[in-house]
Amino acid sequence: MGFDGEIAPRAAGRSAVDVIVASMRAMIADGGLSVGDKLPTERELCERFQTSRNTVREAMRILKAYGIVDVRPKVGATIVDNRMSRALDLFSFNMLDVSRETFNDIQGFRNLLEVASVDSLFDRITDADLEDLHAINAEFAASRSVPEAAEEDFRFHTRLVSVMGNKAMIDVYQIMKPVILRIMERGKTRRSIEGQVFREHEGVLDALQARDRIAFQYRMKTHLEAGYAHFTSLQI
Amino acid sequence: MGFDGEIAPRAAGRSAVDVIVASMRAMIADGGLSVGDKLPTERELCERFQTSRNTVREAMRILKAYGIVDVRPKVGATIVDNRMSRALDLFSFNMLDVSRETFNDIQGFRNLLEVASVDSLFDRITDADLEDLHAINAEFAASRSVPEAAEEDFRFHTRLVSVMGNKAMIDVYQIMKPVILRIMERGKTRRSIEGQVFREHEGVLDALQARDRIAFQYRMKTHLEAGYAHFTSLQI
DNA sequence: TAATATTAACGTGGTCCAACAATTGGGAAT
DNA sequence: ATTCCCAATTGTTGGACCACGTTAATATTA
Repeated sequence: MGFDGEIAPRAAGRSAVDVIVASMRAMIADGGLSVGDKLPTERELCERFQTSRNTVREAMRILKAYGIVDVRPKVGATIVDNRMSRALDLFSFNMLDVSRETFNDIQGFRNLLEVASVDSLFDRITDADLEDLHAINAEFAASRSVPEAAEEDFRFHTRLVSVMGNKAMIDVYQIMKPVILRIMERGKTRRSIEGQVFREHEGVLDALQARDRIAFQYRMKTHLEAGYAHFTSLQI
Repeated sequence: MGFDGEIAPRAAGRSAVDVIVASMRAMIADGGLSVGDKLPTERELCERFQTSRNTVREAMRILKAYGIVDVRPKVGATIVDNRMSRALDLFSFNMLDVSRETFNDIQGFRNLLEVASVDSLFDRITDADLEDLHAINAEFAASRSVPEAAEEDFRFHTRLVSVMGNKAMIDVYQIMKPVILRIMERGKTRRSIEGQVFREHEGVLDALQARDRIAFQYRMKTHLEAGYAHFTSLQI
């Protein structure tokens, strides 16, 4: 790997950290580096850019925040592309204002991600996925407290979404987690104890395994609406 | 100003910097702080979080990169909201082109939002919506430059998504704008000049007006894939 | 002897410290 | 009102130590 990147000039108003960030961008672009490649160690970068380690570290923090590099202790920095994930994360605490409209929107989104996505889901799901989902559902049934049950419930649905192998979808689902958890906790008190949610999940999985499109969409839609119906009866 | 924010617990795998970032985000989100308010000085934050100044500074770099604080010498850190422009910045990096993975994820997401959403779309679309969409498509056809065409193209698709009246979906679509624009610009060079994209849009609208589910899904899917095909012919 | 398990040295990022430089808002002097 | 200076604050530096993953050297076993 040749890292002969130019050291960007220190123009007025630009801090040393900005210079390093610009230089590293240039290094990646001109150096032909792409996702998966490793960057030099922090101490090597210090020498290359003739600067202190703290400055390099602050620059690395920026690149990390941008989702362009992934830094792991004792391993070093590798180039990644998590920018979409970061961009979505930026707005994750926009959803704090939990209004009725927000809930409707989230529910609509889930309907899209989990019901309307049936084609993509059927295409990709494997026996291993189904096994995982059954296992998670079993853990859900075994959970003792309401928050625990909600967490497992969320795991179940997240795992289902993850079948599609789309990072953006998982990210979006993750962002909606706080709201979804609240919806789930509300709905859990009675339904889950009776095992109804567990059976609904199993029904969804059965339809999934049989590649029964109609049954899957019907059951999943009903399942989502059941939780939601219970929620709307309570105050927000 | 009361900064009585909880100090997030230092769970396993979370660095001290992460803890501070989380605490500050929480402080801003539910601490009643909003745009324009000033944060304590770095040294005060050191004391509050019982940590060193370097750690605080690295956390501030992250918040700055997120576009939620603005730091100036002597004056300190002020809360701002430049998140959207940061999100746009993320993808205007020419250091890294949109990776193949990200591209696939985005297209998959669009497929969900614009093709699989057919039911919700048919339920809600009005003649006024269709009129709007035709008008936007006409402006698209009249655009002269490639970036302008991409912008109009994006407007068209955004307007379509907005029919569903789901703010969360529109937000997500907006966040993805930079990447989508990039994809569109790639596909524009030849296809748009010949008016092919315009006709594809019209075809989609016709199917929409006729509530022809099969035609709509087929045409929209084909339309999205056309851009995809052009993209894959270029190296990433 | 070769393969494998154990161990110790090394190197890495994460954190901390103390100092100095650079910037600039605001007060003092004119 | 203007200028100048000071003090407060961020920016940068160079060092140090720690925890721990990696790796190479070493011991153990088949």
